Amino acid sequence: MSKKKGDKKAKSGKKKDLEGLSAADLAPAITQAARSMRTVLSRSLGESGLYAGQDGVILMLAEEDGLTPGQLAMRLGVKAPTMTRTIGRMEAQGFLERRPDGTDGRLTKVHLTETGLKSVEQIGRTVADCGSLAAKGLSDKEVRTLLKLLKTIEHNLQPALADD
Amino acid sequence: MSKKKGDKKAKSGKKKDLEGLSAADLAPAITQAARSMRTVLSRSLGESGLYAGQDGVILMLAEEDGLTPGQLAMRLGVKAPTMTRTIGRMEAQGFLERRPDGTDGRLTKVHLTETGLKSVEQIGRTVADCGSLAAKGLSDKEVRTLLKLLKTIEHNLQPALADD
DNA sequence: AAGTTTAAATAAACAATTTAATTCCGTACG
DNA sequence: CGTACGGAATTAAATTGTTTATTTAAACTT
Repeated sequence: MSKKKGDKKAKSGKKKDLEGLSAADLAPAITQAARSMRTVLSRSLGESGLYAGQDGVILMLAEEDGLTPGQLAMRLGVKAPTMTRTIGRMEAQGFLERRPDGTDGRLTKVHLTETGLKSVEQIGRTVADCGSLAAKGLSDKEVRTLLKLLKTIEHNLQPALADD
Repeated sequence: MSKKKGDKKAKSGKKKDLEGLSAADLAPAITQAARSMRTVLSRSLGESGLYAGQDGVILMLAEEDGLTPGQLAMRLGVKAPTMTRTIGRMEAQGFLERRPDGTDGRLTKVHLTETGLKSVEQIGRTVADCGSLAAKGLSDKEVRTLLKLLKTIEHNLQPALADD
């Protein structure tokens, strides 16, 4: 009369003990999973000299160099000021470089440096390895299902994230 | 020779365009979903006067009052220093209170104040609502699947999180 | 052509998190 | 006893992340 674990109906005990769980538990669950992921990723990333959050910038620029801070922020799902500061640090660390646009004076373009380029491969591997570790024991289909559900969640949340 | 989008096999176009996705995309996907969730939750929580991350402490203490910082950190999947700081702020905000243990001088016990207790219900509703918003359009079964997969991920990551 | 509005980048302030290092208390051991 | 070890909490330093406000340049309106 205390734990409040599986005393809803104990319907059939079919799978695990997910009986009483519902959407109300979503926020804590995803928060915690992301925290773990971030910590593990961060530790691995440390060997490359960068922090969790910076990896996306490198990988995005590897796909398309010369993006603006605003574009990077948008694509990485982060607010502009966050990107500005992260770019600043990464520039100081020598991974990338800021250059004015030339035609539009408001724009800044971000380019990978030689150092940044050389790190791309390892970063990509680290991120992928972290994902594989997390997905251990899951089938490809389950992983795709998870990705699809996460995408749905984000799609649902997007309207609530629009800037006033 | 450039986009690397859906040119794996283009098997059958069965569902969506999840063709080329795999575990390698897991880390970014969960990171971004969690970021969105955190922002939305944080904005709603703001009306109660607290920030994302503090809600768990309130809810946990509502379930079991008088936990130590270490226990709270453990149960909320956070490191001890994080909890110390969060508790400090929440104490200053008047939501909780620190009391020495009495029998063991090393321990500190954390108790909800009257204000904290009064906020429990609203916090719980806010967190649940945020989850419901995120899960809009998903069936109960899909939500349970998602929770199960998230739990698996965290289980997989746990060993890598053990303190050296 | 001049003034207003929008858009992009940045600056400042507040929080969460982590790792590494400190302090304090209790217990075990010599 | 007194000293060494271990655990719990805290402090310090670094970074991402958000919100709010400021600057600067382009675009649009009279």
